[in-house]
Amino acid sequence: MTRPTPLALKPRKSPSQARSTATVEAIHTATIQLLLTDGVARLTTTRVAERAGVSVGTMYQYYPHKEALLFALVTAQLEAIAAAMENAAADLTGRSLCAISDGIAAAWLDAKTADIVGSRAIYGIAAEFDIVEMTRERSVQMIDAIETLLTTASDAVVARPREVAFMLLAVMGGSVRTVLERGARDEELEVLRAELPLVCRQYLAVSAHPLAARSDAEELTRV
Amino acid sequence: MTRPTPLALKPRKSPSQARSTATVEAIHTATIQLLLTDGVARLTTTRVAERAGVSVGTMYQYYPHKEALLFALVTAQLEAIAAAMENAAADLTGRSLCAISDGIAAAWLDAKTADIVGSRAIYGIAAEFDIVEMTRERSVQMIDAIETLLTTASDAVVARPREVAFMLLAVMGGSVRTVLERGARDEELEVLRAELPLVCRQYLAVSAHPLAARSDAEELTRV
DNA sequence: ACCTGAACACCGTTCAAGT
DNA sequence: ACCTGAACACCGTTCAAGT
Repeated sequence: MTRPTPLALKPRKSPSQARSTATVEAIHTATIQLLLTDGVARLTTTRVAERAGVSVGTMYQYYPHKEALLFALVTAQLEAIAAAMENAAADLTGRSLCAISDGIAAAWLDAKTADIVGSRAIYGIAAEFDIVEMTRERSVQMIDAIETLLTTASDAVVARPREVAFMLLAVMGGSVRTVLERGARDEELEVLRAELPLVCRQYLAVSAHPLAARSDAEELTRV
Repeated sequence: MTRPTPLALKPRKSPSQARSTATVEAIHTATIQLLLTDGVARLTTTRVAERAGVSVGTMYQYYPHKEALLFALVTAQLEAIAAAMENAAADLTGRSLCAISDGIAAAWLDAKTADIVGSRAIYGIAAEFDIVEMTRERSVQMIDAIETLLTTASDAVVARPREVAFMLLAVMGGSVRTVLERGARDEELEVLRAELPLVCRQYLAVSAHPLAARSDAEELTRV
């Protein structure tokens, strides 16, 4: 419970800040744990405080209300994922359409899967409040990134890249969510990991015109 | 508010049963309305009862607890969708892979979209309790139906039909959910309606071997 | 600067009493 | 057979008091 105070060297405010940082972290951790074991419905401010080893009043010093606490969790998770996707987009710029597709799918799967525990906890609260609103903002940002990325493909030009980026995100996000919400069973995760890249690649292929004219160009458009 | 009592001709118990039916329906409606305007978080047994024009006690005569009320809503909605999908499957048996794919996607979109209001209300509670469990059962049923359907395709044989059916459902379910949860905006629904069938068709094509050997068989497998 | 916990309004659920 | 609503335990949130 007592932890070293890593910020202790800093001036005046430091010791107290280190304590409060620990407090916030404890609250964060306690919330995730309770969310996983008991679900949103049974998540109680009293219980969070108890588990975190602080009093309710303390919790309300950092979060104006329970929603804010949940909101903070979702934000942290979404930010991590958005960052991962933007990194992936940077790495994939100018590659072939297949490479881009596989790269995006892998990055998404990795990001969501890296913190299955957190992801699952968060799906339970994602439908609440203004959280939907915030989710929208973040995802617009990701759509932008993917749209831009698509236009850089070296071997094809994607028609209506914005719609395609939107659809890609909906398909990836939705299918992963479905599997994680069902309990993230290994067998189902395996299927997802094997099939999702295929889904993306095929969809991208049909949405693009190859750059070099080829006699079998049809192959890349509709079946 | 007063409604004709359609079962009034029936013997003894009828009038009272008609009354209770009306009560249950009023509660159901009130719940959906409140869910849509205020969200799950603000859904209160008191408020539901008030809106439905009955007392709290009455509500507890039909639903042992609040969860049960929500559970009933989800069940009704899921049952309607499962039925729609099974109908579609029956109609599509023995058709071409393309026809099957388009048919499934259309049926799914129609079923979810027919009751956008209900669908949205329900996403908000889908993560709760044993509801996840029930969802699983229903979806196994739908996976079965689609798997069977896939094996009847007239012009191709689908490899690993169960995995493909699972993935199809995850992709359709997830992407539609994403769009509805974001507020079911017309522009986004339009994109979904245009692109989802493509996603499905391409994925199915790559997962199947054509039945008649053709020189350009490659076209139907990986790009 | 940060923490505590009793106090208050409100919610889920029950049950004795009504028709 | 169905309905009512006061009553109880518990939750979210506040705030005066502590260190």
